[in-house]
Amino acid sequence: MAELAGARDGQRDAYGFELPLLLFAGFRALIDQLHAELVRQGHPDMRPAHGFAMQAIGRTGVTASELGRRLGVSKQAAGKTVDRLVGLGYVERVDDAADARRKLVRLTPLGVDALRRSAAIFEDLRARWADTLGVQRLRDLEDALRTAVPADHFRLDVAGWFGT
Amino acid sequence: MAELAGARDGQRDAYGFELPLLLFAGFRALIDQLHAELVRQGHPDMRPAHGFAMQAIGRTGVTASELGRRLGVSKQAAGKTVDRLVGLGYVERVDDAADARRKLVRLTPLGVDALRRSAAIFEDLRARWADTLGVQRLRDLEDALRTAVPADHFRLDVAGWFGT
DNA sequence: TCTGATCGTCAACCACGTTGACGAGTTTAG
DNA sequence: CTAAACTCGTCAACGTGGTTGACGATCAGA
Repeated sequence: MAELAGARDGQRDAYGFELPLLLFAGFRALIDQLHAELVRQGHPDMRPAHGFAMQAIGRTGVTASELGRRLGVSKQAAGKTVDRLVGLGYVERVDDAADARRKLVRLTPLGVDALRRSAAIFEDLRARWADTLGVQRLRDLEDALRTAVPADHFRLDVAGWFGT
Repeated sequence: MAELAGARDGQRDAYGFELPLLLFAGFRALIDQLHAELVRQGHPDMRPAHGFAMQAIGRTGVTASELGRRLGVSKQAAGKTVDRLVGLGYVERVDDAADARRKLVRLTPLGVDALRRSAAIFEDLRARWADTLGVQRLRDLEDALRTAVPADHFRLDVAGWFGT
């Protein structure tokens, strides 16, 4: 099955893998459902990395270097992500009048729309979890994660944990 | 900061992103710490995908096609992962006497060692979470995730949620 | 025995990350 | 005020992990 060997049965040796797998599966379930819905809402080409990057860009815009810092990746990697977002029409690059080196990356109206929809869909999915788990259990889950996860792991280097 | 914009503050619009981010950050924290420890224990070249793939290969071994199925990726992608694992000495390919098309992918002793250590380290990290959260809260967290996550999202397509 | 499925692999491609280098522009020190 | 130091964006080369399509070899069933 698609079910990971040993992930959900009692198989010894694999036991330790369950907690990370549960966390990843939860993340993945949300992401998959988000994008299924985004396709329906007119954003078929958006990828998981895009939403997080655009969220890091924010309403005011950032430079590519700053984006890299926020995402925990190199400025070159951030630059490539911006290239793709520009290609999709989600962001634009504007020259900075005050500093000729810099180029401000700003959300386009289409980008703002995608971001707004993503947040709304995520809230919807969270509500579905609340239905399944109960409001209190969901809140406990979030509290527990906030407690357990060191702050320096809140990075968006979303594929980077593969990287060199 | 490396902290994701809006991830942990009250910033509106970004609110919906918190739950997925918490899950991913938890996953990532475990993976990062696992690999930091694996480096210390003599497995500096192991990458996150390797442990999951080897876990899917298991003690008995599998074919590349079957590995792809277990991981939720194409047989070609599974084949490439096997190539890398072979290169690192973690697995070997053996001809199947009963079926000349097939090549069994089996863990080498080094691979078994890496897998055993990974499981042990994960259990250790889980124990650390238990210290922080309390045994019951950790159990609740796991139970909640098991409840909330649909079974078909237990896939190891670990980078695949980027993929086309 | 022929037909159809499956196995592994090759080739081309894409997304996302890395490091190193570099010209251009800005800031800071002397 | 100039020289050194830093920062910005970009180019190039490369690695990892994924995709699809194709193809020869092998196996299983009518």
